[in-house]
Amino acid sequence: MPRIVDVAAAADVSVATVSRVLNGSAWVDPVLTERVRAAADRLGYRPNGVARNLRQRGTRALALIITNINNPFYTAVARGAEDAAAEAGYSVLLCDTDEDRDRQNRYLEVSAQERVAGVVLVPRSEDSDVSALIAAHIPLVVVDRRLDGPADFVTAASFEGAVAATEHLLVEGWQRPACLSRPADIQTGEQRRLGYQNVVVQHGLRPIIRRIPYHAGRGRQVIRTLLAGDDRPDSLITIDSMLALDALAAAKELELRVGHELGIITFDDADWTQVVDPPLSVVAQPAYDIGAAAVQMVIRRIHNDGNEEPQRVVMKTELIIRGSSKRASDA
Amino acid sequence: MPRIVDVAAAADVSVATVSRVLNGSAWVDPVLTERVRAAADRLGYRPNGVARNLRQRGTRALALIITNINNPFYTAVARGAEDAAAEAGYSVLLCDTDEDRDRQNRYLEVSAQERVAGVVLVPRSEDSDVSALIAAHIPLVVVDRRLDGPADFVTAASFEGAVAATEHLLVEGWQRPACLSRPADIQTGEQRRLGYQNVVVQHGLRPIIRRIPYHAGRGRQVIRTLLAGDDRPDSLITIDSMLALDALAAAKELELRVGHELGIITFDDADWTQVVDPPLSVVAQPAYDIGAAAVQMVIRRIHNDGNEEPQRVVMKTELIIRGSSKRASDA
DNA sequence: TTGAAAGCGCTAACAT
DNA sequence: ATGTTAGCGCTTTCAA
Repeated sequence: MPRIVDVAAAADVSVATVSRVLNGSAWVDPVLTERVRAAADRLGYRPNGVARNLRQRGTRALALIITNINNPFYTAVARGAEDAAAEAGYSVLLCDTDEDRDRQNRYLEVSAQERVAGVVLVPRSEDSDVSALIAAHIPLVVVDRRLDGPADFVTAASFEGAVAATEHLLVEGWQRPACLSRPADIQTGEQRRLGYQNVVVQHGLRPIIRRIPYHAGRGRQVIRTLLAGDDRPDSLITIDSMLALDALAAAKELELRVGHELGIITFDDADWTQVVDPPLSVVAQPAYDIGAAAVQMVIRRIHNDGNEEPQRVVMKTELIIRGSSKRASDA
Repeated sequence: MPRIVDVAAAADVSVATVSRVLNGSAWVDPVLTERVRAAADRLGYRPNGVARNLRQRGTRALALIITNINNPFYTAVARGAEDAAAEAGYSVLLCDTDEDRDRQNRYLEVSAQERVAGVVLVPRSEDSDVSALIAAHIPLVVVDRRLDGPADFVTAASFEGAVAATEHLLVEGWQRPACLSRPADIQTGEQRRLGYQNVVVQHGLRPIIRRIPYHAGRGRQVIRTLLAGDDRPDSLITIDSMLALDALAAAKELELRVGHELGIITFDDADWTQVVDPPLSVVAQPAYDIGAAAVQMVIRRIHNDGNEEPQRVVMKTELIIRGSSKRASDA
């Protein structure tokens, strides 16, 4: 690999001139400029980014740490983040923790060591260890779930979304809605469960809640048991689209007709929701915008290396009513 | 941020000793070791990875460049890659090109400049510019689609998978299968189209092919036009799960009952395929294994900085017959 | 076993 | 406008 000195020698100029030409960081005589360009081309010179990062004390990369790359919500967040970052001249390094605490903390540690310019994090749980970032003064924006300490935060209005969804279920005439959530340390899940619970209690009904761990096809089994039980619910609100998938599968196994014997509404408008029968009602989150906003916030912090108050952005959800939550008269 | 000299000063040893302790790279007196550990802890020292990478002339990171993070096939590849990399002590940087040539080439350039240890690439097209990698002697493994030059390559047997799927359609009694593919520069798509075409021609039928660009909900519209046309096909083989989604949507709009007026089989066993009605028949690719194998290959190259022949790994697909490709008698 | 010092490849401050 | 050189923070040879 040729280095900058090789180019300088070939073009018969100093390394400083080569640097200036290649970065456009100062005016250089057109003749020399041309010589440098030609020499660099001829040698197939590629600047060593690592050396540059060291000298400049920093990179132009952001880390985006998500918990599950299979969850369409997070891939949409990633797209938004990616686009916003590209616009500002940053690259994003996407990391998938798979809801694994160790893996997450390793990524945080590596992000700090590699001196990324900023981090956008979907924390696995409240007690995630971001001390490495703090020590390295790396700006952090938390997405979707809260964190213990103070930090910029962007999310969708989970509680309100769940309230709207649950009320919709009741208005449609469903009598016993249940909520399928995730382990209690998943912040957004808890918010949604709470929204559901509030409405249900307000209407004098008993909440029915199941918390389903990630991984393992256990979801379907738990749901089947629930739906086959003695005082089974007649409708379901699921807090993410993967649970909706499990619910649909369970309903199929039990031959419960959605929209008749069972109502379903879920968070997240995955791309398959409209091809199932009946189409799935959803609480849509503005995932792309959330990702974009998070990146914009982190970039602002980078530039202001700011000591302003932590910001909180809460985005609206949208209730999209399709067939699955309606109650056909023959039920 | 404390540097290694600060730790050395605090522990009253040399920087070399600190380095040796923190990396376990040589035997150090237990007393000094303890002093160094304590000092590092107290100062909250984080080694600067950028400096280390520069000195060591290389990183422990792999770039995985995919074309669409919304395609479940690639996210499964990513999981396999991630796990295999973690096992070998490497991190993977996931990059999504969104089928955009410029974006892809930017990622390749950045990967080269940042001196990643290796690259796993799903090329947008055959003429992708990997010269930067070659110049930097960075090992490359190509996944899913071919590349012009010689390079390690791992993929699934697309042609054979399409042959099996098409033959299955004919055996089921469908008379006029069509193939929904992607633009002609998408290698795997072409292989699948070819497999389909071979079988169809062999049976004296006229191939019906539509190439549908990524992006834009155009897919559904094209398919609807096809299915509403005069000599419409009676069955469909789609080369990825997103096209299957479009096909299902189009069928719904036209009120064609899948398994009766329309047969469908698709590549890729996305997680929603079993909750649609009837469940979707698929040609499953071993996506996770492909990702894992690709990473293992690239790591081998890294260690052997090898000049062995380029390898080609072709993995078997699996034909999974569910309801959508069967032909109910009343059709 | 430990320390001193060179050097990874670049940018930027300083000198000309 | 261009060149010389220090130094980013670390690892690793070399010397003691």
